Amino acid sequence: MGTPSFAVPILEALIEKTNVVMVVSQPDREKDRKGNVIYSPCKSIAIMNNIPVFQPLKIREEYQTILDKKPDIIVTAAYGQIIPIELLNYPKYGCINVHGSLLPKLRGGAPIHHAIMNGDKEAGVTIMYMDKKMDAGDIISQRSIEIDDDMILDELYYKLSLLGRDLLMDTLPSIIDGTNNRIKQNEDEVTFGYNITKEEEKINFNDKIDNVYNKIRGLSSIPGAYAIINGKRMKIYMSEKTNIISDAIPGTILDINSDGIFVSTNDYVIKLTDIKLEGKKRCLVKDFINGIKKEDYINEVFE
RNA sequence: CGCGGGAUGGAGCAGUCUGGUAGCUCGUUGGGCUCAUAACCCAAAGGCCGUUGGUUCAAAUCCAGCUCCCGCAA
Repeated sequence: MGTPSFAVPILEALIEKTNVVMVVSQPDREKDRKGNVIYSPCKSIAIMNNIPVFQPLKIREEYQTILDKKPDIIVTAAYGQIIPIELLNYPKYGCINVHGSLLPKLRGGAPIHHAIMNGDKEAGVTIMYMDKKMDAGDIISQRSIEIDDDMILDELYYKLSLLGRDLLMDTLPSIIDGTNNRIKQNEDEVTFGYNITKEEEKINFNDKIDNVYNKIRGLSSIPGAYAIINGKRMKIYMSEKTNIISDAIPGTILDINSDGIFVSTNDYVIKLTDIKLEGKKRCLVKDFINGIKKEDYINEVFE
């Protein structure tokens, strides 16, 4: 059971090594502007492999279809709904989850984004038994990875999905033969990384440069951090920290040149280098400045 | 038929309202200056203005259809 690209390597490995009887994915959210439905990455993989796909609106009520398949084990990865107890109790090998954090840290739907946004130095994946409470079940195995200071979400997301696949493949045999670990989570150490809201995607320049910088890379490239300038939304994908100090109002554009857009924060000046203006394509500031009048931007303030 | 923005040399844009010689900032190539340079000066190459049809003496520009890209909303 899974939905986004995080689950794809995991699903592919399972298809190769085991007998996947059904793929459960979130309902098709009508995506593009034309109204063409876009399948979730997991659904696409399932269709390619001729595996039945089930997309309950509310799995809490529509789980019977899954029971009918008589699964020996249920594996979830970024599925997106709470699994009802009736399902959790059914498979003889249990229901396990591949989670993108080192539990009990960062329970919730967006652990990877939050790991970077928090400025964490370490991330990881956890294989765990599922529990009624989200991401609260017993830990079976974990594997960690270092977060470089310049790593962006896309990179960490991809690495963790591969790490999750590898760890699952290594752990699965012990789950089948019952020799696996089963470690209770330390409730005192629990933190959360809930799904990102629109408000969280907005950059608050009245903040320390580290937090601004971490937010930009923690949300890059999807959904992307943004700020409003001259009444237009600008998404910001890449930035660099400087050690320049400015006493200008946080969010002020101090200068624009081929190096980037220099913006004041609460402490140091941050340099934005890779952006997308509303209605435009993503481009480097180096290219962006060729088509603008600098006077329209310099000394303007991001809202 | 959810709302809106966009498509113009390799890149980012102006020009479209008010039809009449294809423009700007970069990049590329060649030359010059310099101890030197990503700096400066000179020159050149490179466009069927997204696509199809219509109006017109004349369409990047006006009208209609289509394709693709982007933001929002879901």
